[in-house]
Amino acid sequence: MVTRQAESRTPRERYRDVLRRSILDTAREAFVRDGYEGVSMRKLAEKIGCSHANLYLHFKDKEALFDCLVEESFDRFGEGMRKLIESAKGDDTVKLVRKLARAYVEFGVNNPSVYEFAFLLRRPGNERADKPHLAYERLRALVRRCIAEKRFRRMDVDVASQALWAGVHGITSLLILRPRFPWADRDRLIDLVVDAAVDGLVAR
Amino acid sequence: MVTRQAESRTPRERYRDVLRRSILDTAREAFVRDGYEGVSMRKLAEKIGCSHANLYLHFKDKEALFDCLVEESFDRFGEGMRKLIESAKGDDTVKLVRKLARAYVEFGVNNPSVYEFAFLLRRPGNERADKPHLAYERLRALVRRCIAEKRFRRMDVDVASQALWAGVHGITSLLILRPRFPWADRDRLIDLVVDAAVDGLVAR
Amino acid sequence: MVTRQAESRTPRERYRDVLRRSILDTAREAFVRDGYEGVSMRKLAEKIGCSHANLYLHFKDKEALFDCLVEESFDRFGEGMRKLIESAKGDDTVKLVRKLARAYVEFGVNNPSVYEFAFLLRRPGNERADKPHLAYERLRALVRRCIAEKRFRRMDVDVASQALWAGVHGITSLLILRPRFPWADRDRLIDLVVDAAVDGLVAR
Amino acid sequence: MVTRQAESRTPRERYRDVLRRSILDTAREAFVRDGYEGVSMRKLAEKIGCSHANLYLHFKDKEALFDCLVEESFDRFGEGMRKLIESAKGDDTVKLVRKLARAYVEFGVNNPSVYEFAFLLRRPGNERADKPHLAYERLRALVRRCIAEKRFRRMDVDVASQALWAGVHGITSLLILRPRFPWADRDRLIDLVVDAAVDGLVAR
DNA sequence: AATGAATGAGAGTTCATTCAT
DNA sequence: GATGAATGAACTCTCATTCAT
Repeated sequence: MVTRQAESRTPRERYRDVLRRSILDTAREAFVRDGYEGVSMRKLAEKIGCSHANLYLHFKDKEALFDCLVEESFDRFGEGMRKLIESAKGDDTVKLVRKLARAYVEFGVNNPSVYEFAFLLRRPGNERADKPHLAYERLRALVRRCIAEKRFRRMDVDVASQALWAGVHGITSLLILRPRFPWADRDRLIDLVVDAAVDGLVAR
Repeated sequence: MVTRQAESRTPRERYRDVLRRSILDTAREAFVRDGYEGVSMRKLAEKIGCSHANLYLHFKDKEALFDCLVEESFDRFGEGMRKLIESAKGDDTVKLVRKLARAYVEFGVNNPSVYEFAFLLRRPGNERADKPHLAYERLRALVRRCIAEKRFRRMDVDVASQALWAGVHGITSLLILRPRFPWADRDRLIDLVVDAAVDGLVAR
Repeated sequence: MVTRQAESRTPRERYRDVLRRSILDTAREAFVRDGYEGVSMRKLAEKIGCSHANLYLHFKDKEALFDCLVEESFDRFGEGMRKLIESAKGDDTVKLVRKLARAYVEFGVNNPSVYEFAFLLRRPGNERADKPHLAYERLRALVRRCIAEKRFRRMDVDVASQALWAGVHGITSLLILRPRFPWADRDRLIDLVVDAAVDGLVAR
Repeated sequence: MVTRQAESRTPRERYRDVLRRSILDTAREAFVRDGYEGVSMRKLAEKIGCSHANLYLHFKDKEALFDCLVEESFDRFGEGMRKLIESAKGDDTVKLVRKLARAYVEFGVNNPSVYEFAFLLRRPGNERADKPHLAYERLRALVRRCIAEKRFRRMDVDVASQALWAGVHGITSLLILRPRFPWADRDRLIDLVVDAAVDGLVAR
């Protein structure tokens, strides 16, 4: 149906979408590189190849453009993780958690701009929306199951889930924010972090 | 002796130091709240209660002011951790690591602005100095000892140290950056994260 | 055709040109009166009757505005002299030189701001382009011919041309820069200077 | 007596004079290099090695400092020329004029900063004092004599003197202001200009 | 006599945004 | 629907100058 809808659009509407997409993509890169204040609507429009006033036909203002990217990033992050763990359907629950955790890090590292918008970038005047996000909720659901199945120790499900999140967020954000730190072998590092975080929860 | 020196200063010099301190403190708070670009020298001066031109008598420019806070924060961070682990002198090595890790998180959480400047805030045009910092070096030295003493599994010392850092950084940065997230009990959370990160390294 | 082009322009374009012209004219007068640093973009805009930001839509920055006036002045100077000596086509060579020299002074005196920008005003950070200019080249070509035709003494063509230039520049710049000096009759003065400078070169 | 006075000064007074001299010398160089607005009292004081506030103990303000240098330059210029033509006492009048003219150019070229302050530099807001200066008066007196002695043609003494001044000013200012122009041999150039300017006046 | 502290004014420049076309 | 024109507000920073010490 999405397809049908798209096809039913007039060329003008389709062009509108293309431009909107172009704005978002260019803005994403620019914000990550230069920060919120480092991006000016004029320069952005120049890079895109349209007039600056045009931007305001798609987004109310600069903040709206930024916030749109944040939202989109959360969506992509959730979607990306969903795909990455789809193959793990049959695995036992702990293994699933492990895969989910690894998927989190890998998706973040492979899509740094998404992770930046979702968890790292801030824009002045906007206190972060601090409600639990989809990825966290998924993690939490799995952790709850592990505890119920006694694969994890009996413990507060929030404490456990948040500890797990802290572990994966720690390595993901460091790898993204400090690309020039003399990191050891990344794969082994990620594995170690993930394993430690998960093993810290399993019943012994 | 520091005291004697301070007392030997002329009133003028002492006042100068007070003002400088006031600038730094106010700027620290402002930068953490509004980000580098969100802080203007004029508004800053207003908060402090002096003319904006006055700021330039103490710091060459905005960047120098910011960088001074970064440096100061690294110093404070290192010093804070040093004090926190001093009592643990007699402990065995693994316990020492655990205490160091916990001290890291605790100092960060209790001095969020210090941690922000040291590890989270960015200013445009300044690629983060990505060399290992003092806290990391201390961690690494201890990890090396643990491995040598076979208390930790035989593994690459960098991988191990970085995994540990990732763990403590993850929880610290999350607690600081998302103060309104519905965190579970913080102490238990920190304990869990630290224990998991350390236990992930110990020989079994 | 130029006219046709101009007419084919949209009103918007035409207005744009008018404003640009207005900026240039006002700036020319201001720079001549107050010097490069004595002119501020803000005050300039006020005189013109537009916002200061508007100026930047026509010229990249203050330097570009100034340099544009310099270039324009060289053009006008060359063009002005060309017209003034056009009538002298049939004259003999020495007479031509005399007319060229007189034209130089007269154009300078009658268009003082042009002469200022071309030869007198300086802006900090811009070492004067010290290559020979069009007017000098024309003078030099004529002098060469006079020497070849043995109407001027045999001498270095550069020495001769530069001496001539020095003569006309001397009286032009003095009349422009010191308008309140108690000058004698200007026409006789100019004649005398020009004649002396030219006669100093003729074969006797 | 001047000497006696100087010797009778207290060391403090003598130091004051030294400092004043140092200010003037440094300022002279700075103004010539960077123009009036390009010189800041702070940087000036730094170069001199005293506090900026100190400058105001010697000169009321920046303008007064500049104007002092102008006055001093006129004095030096007059004095310099006086010395240069002293040896020519016995010469005949026309030769004297020639020597005076040559002295003018030579002193200017050899003391460019003096000539700049006397005749070229402008400061915003200060219309040039446009009364005849000493050097011009001397020239004029000689020209009058030449006319009286019928060595120069019968003509208006001001026209003749001003024509002469224009000649020497032209070559002097060009040589100073455009040091990188591909000048021909300077000595021959100066000679030619001076000779032409003087010969243009002599009775034939 | 000499200076460090302090500041108001003002510089050039860029910005996000609006609006008539 | 799209754009160039336009602007007021804001920015960082430097300046000449004054004043208490």
